[in-house]
Order: sequence, then structure tokens, then C-alpha cells
Amino acid sequence: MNSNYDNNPSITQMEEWARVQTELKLNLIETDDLDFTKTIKEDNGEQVIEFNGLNYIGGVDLSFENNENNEESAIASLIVLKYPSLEVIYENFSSVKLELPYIAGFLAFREVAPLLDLLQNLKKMKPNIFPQVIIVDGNGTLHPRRFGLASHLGVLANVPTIGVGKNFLQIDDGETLTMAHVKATVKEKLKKGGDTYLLQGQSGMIWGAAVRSLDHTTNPIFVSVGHRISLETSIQIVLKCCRYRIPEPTRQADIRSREYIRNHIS
DNA sequence: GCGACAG
DNA sequence: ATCTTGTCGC
Repeated sequence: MNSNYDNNPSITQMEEWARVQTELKLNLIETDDLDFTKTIKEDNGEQVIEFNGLNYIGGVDLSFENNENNEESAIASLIVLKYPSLEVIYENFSSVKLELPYIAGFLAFREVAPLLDLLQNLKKMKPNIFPQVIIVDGNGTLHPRRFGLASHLGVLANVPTIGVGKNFLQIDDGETLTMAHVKATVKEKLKKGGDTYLLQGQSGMIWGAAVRSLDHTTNPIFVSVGHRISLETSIQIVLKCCRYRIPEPTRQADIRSREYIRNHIS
């Protein structure tokens, strides 16, 4: 009888992974390094932000089947949307076999390889629509070592990425970054769509931001720098992609990879 | 030791 | 992540 815990990584394996993250993080760029520009205009005292030359935004995700054994299979998806219309112009999927369990803080070691494959395939086959920035379903710098899946993928692919999480990952940097404090502050400060508050720890470090997508969405999303982009720009791009709580690139990646599972596997 | 814990 | 119908509200 093979149960799932015989595939659990050892402590030394996790320490090795942590070293890999710290090593790769040396290449991390947390400022805007983009091939499009941002302009901020004043319109009756209101800030109007425009991204000039931004045409293609990507979204990546993995969807899993009902797993019963330790042999998990999943579908990885890469979606490209036209900006600013948010029309889907490309989708691709790949099936993945996964043996390692999910471990908070080490998500990239489960998911990054198939996502990287999809990106490299697109760059080879259709370089003209390769996304100028990719929104990733998972955190970037909002991570114990400031190097979550979004940053990991961004560095390996050398592409600008933004991390978006649906749940808060607690960071060990003082009381302000505990689950309880973040929940309370979200309720207190995020009153309308577009409201944000910075997730700053006791050290002064800013790890990401809690963002209210729309007026009618109560639960925030958690935005952080992936790679080659600033937190401010990340938040602004995410907000421009929000027709619902989850920004369209990752929302479409999620919807379409699930649909793929329904039609091809189930 | 206990609790927390992206997807 | 995923199992799942109805249901409350705009």
C-alpha cells in the first residue's frame, strides 16, 4: 500500500530548496523593467493611469483532478489576453504528473516546470504574441524568502511577472503580518474597489499588498512583485484586469484548465 | 511544543 | 487545490 506520505520531502530536501530559492533570488528585479510605459494623468483631480505599448498579458495556472492516490495529475495552462480589451487570443495546456505534495513556501517546486515549458513553447511557436507581463496564480515576494512561484517563474523565464494570491500567506515579520491582523485591517481599510493597503512587517519590509478588486467584492486579493516590475505597477495592472475578483488572465487560466479536464479526462 | 500554512 | 445545491442579494 503506497500512501502519500512516503513521497514527502525530507528536511534536508527542503533546506536544499530554500537554498535554491535564495540563490535564484540574486537575479530578482523588483523595479519596472518593462517594454511598455506607464503614464499618470490628472483628470479633475482623479489619477488616470495608462499603459502605453502594453498589448499582451499572460495568465498561468494549474488545475488538479480528484486525486485519490499519491499520483496526482494536473493540467497546466497558459493564456494570453489582448490588452486592454482582455480578449483571449491564445490558450495552451499540458498534462502533468505530480508526486510531491503541496508544501507552503515551496509551491514552485511543484508547479514551475510545466509553466516554464508552456512559456518556452509559446516563445518558439508564436513569439509575436509572447506576453509582456504574466500574472501568476500564487505569490511573488509575499513569501518567507521573498521568492514565491511568481518570482521563481519570472526569473527562470526572464519575463516580468506579478503574483496574485487568493489567500494570505503569513510571513514571520511581526504582528502586522499575522492572519488576524491582516483580516482586521482589510475589513477596516479596504472600503471600495481599488483600495489597497501595503503589507509591511516590523522590519519595515514591504512584502506585497492586500487589494480590493471591485466595489462589491469583500474578500481581497494579495498582490506582490513577481519579477521585473514594481509593486505599484503590479497593483495598477492587476486592477485594470479585474472584471471579477480574480484578474482575467489567471481567472481565464483557471476556468479553461478546468474545462480542459472535463472534456479530456473525466 | 503549538499553531499557521500561496496552490 | 478539490468535493458540491441551494440560496441570499443586487
